[in-house]
Amino acid sequence: MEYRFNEIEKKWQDQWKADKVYQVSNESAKPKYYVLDMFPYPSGAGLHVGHPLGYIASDIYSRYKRLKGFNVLHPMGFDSFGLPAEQYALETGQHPAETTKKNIATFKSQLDKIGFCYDWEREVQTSDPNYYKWTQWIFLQLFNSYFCNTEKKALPISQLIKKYETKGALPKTGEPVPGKHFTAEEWKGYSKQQQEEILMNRRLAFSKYGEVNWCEALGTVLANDEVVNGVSERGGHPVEKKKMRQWYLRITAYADRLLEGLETVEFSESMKEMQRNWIGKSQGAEMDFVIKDNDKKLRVYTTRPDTIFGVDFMVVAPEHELVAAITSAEQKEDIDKYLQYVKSRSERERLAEAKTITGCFTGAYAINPFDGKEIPIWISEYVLAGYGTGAIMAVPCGDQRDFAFAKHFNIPITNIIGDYYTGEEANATKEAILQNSGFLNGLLMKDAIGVAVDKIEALGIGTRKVNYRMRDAGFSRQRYWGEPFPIIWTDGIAVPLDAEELPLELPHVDKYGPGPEGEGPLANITDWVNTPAGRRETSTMPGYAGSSWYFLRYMDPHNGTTFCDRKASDYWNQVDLYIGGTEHAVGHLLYSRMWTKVLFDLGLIGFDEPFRKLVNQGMITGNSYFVIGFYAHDLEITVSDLENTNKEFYHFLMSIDIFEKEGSTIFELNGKKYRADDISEFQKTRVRYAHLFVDSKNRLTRKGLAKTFQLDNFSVDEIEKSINCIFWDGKTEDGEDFIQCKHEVEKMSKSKYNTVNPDELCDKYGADTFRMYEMFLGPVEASKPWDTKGIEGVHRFLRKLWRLFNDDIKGKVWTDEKPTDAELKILHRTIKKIEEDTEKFSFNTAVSAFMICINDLFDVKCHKKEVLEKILILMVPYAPHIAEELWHQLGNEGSILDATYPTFNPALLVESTKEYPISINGKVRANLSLALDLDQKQVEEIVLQNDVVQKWLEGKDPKKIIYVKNKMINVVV
RNA sequence: GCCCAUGUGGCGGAAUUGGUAGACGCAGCAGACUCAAAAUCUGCCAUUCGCAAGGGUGUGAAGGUUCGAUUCCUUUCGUGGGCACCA
Repeated sequence: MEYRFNEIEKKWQDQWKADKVYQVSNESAKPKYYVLDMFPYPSGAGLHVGHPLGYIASDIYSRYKRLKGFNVLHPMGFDSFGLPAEQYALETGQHPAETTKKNIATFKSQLDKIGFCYDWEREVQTSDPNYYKWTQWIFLQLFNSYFCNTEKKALPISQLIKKYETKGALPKTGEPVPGKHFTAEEWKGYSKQQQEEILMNRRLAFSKYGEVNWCEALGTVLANDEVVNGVSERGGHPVEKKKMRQWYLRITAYADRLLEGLETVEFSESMKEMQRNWIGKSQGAEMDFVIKDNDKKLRVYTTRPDTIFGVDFMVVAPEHELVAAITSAEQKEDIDKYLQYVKSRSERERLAEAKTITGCFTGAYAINPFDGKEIPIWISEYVLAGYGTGAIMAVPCGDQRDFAFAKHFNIPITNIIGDYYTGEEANATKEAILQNSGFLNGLLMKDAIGVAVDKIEALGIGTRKVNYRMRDAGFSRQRYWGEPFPIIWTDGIAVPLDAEELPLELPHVDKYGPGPEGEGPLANITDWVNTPAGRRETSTMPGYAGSSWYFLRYMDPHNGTTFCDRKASDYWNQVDLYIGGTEHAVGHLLYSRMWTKVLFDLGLIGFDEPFRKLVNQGMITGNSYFVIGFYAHDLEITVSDLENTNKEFYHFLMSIDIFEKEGSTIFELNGKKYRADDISEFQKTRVRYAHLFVDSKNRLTRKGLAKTFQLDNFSVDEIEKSINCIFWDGKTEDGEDFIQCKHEVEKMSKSKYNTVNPDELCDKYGADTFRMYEMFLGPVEASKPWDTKGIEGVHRFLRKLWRLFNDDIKGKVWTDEKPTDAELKILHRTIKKIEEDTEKFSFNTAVSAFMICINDLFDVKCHKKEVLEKILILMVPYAPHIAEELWHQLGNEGSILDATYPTFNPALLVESTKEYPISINGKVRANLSLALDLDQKQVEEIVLQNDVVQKWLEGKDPKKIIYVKNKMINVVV
């Protein structure tokens, strides 16, 4: 009987489905374990081999934990709101719900083929009204909460209102609105609108005016991704900043707790570092500078108050409110010109061109409070209005940007750090002893920071201040395919819907184009927008809304009365293992951490970090093969159908080498001569699906070319005859023409023609082979290139395993004989290794341990059930189908998925002797088998008698003999 | 520029707390079986000198610590990722 993986896998997948073996209960005597994958966006392209890497890893771990006696939750769902479906709808008119449904069906069938142990009854889809009802509900919780600065947690906004009514918001109550103080009486005197405006400043989900990328020509708001070099990606139209009312999440309120929480979770150090950088906490001081001949003061933020005596100039953001007030009459013209220039520059440009130094002197001077020095005040685009106070004190000897600015505008530089400053570049050291620094002279800079701030505070000219780089998270999108906001605007007040009115379902639209004035498509549906109570919010929530809490919904997916029953979330608690890519390092992971903290603060769940352990899977890269192909613009392609079958047909096709050699010289085509310079559109082009058709020497042959361009109806000869454009590099050993391709390793993506479809591999080799091969490629965390060829090796291994049970001719070969010690040793060595490797997610070495085990069993011709069935259990997480099949062939009843994990018996691995490497001066020269219970002296005697050792000693006495028990022996001469 | 990874045969990758570098697999070569092919099996497979026995070199590079370094330290180069006029 041979290994018919297709039949076997189909059989067991059907059986498992019928028996609902993956159904998970919220009630169990077993300890719980929650394994989560980052759920996919169901794109139209389907899965490629890069996707399942993390899914296989989590599946292995889930199955392992189940065998180890845990009640394992391992769900899967779809992040099904998003821009691509909407764009597709815009192009084809198909409703996003329809395409999404279709895509999800494809994804599910692909996933099922690989044999994952998902409990599909717990599936969630973020675009399902039964799901987004609760996304909207949680939004309302955010809207109706504020961050209490004394308790450092979210509280219901009603409590804040009560405080304002009884105590007002005076500086000492601890709950002021930024820059606003009022008494209880004043509060009561405010209009409803005024009160709501104040409350909006404290809500965790709030609305304010913010800037969006507005493209006049397209009449729509664009995402940052859709703007390239200041113009729209599609069409290349100009994009400008436009102020619009936007929703935000006050994630900045949680900055400190998000930082602290990192200490309690197992994320990789680099992941934590990325989040820390994003939050960007910096400690410093804000201080006020008196401006000469002006009653205004200039407030700056600095992290280095110790350098106060090195301040040679001030730089203020061009948008700073003081600019107009301090500019002198003489400088006014220049400043206006500069402001005009800055206005013309998008933020993107300002950020992109860091090298060019621009700026303008205002004519005003600030006074250094410590030495009375007059400091010129400049404006420059390198200082951003949005960070700190929008003004800095420039210390050119200590900051490279300040240094470059000073050099460019010939501003004299004060050196306060002695030899640390070379005059060639700034030095941001904190180790220097301060000079030219008044009361700070002689202090180490590190120590001077505190001294300086103390003095600044004592003089009442400034305070300690913590700043964050992180901004509040923009939460509106001017799009259709997202959760509608449960908000109605009434007389300028945002009024939330009642919970009973949820879900607020997405209305049907006929057109997916933008609404007027930059609003989203929903603004076009006047019936829906205008309600008796007021006008509905027309923007929708961003993609990360639904994904910020989906891990909770899996715990209680069908609950119609709450987002997740407290009993369920108390039982499953944190996600024990979360597997996904690094691309979500700062987006999704920070948002879901924040939502979890809010829900925790409000008493809705019992934990405030969602993910206990995070494993980042690496990227699987693909090989993209390149040739040069280009059009000659005045030529028609003579085989008209070619245009229809393939838009990427070229008049000239050649290897990159030939193109580079020929350069701009002349190409002849149909008797007409072309120079490369004349050719309108030429590009290095990827060869389609070339990883399938390029030979082992990266050559694209005539046959491969035909397949590559999928020209079923046209032979390459025909194309060549009609357009005469292929520059062959030579002939293969078989006499076939070929073009030599160059290749690059790139991220797998459909647009790069370098994807490999898991379905095809599952059909050809089986899911078990595919699963094990993906793991065998290398460590899960590492990114690695895909190479389909290697899969044969894993497939051979599984066939070999099969042949331990079944012979192709003889049939059943397994026996009930008692295993020998040697055979038990192989088994227990494997148990130990597989368990250790699985625990530490070292799946690649686990697969190789299986191979070694099977090779060893073959060598000793072990076909004994007692050994084999234990190995099958070990293999369940990795290759569940073949394990189940062989388990039943051995005569076992019931599913192997519920078997008990074998226990490792150390006694079987105890050795009495060890093959020691003997090295002379650190180089291994011989091997010697010695009993383990020998002492140093006995070992020395035996070693010195050894012929090889004698030879290397050359009659001399050894200086020292190092004997490390169970490791090695080293003779030092 | 800063931060974090990472660098080992033709390729993917192994290698406990410093203890026989290259496990396992791919590709390649040679052979067995076969009419043939597939499948399977056996052997070789870092590099260099040598018929061989055996020796030299070798984990990006250069130093260091050590009886002993892929592993620890210093310097340096390359690659990948993240952040960035953030004061």
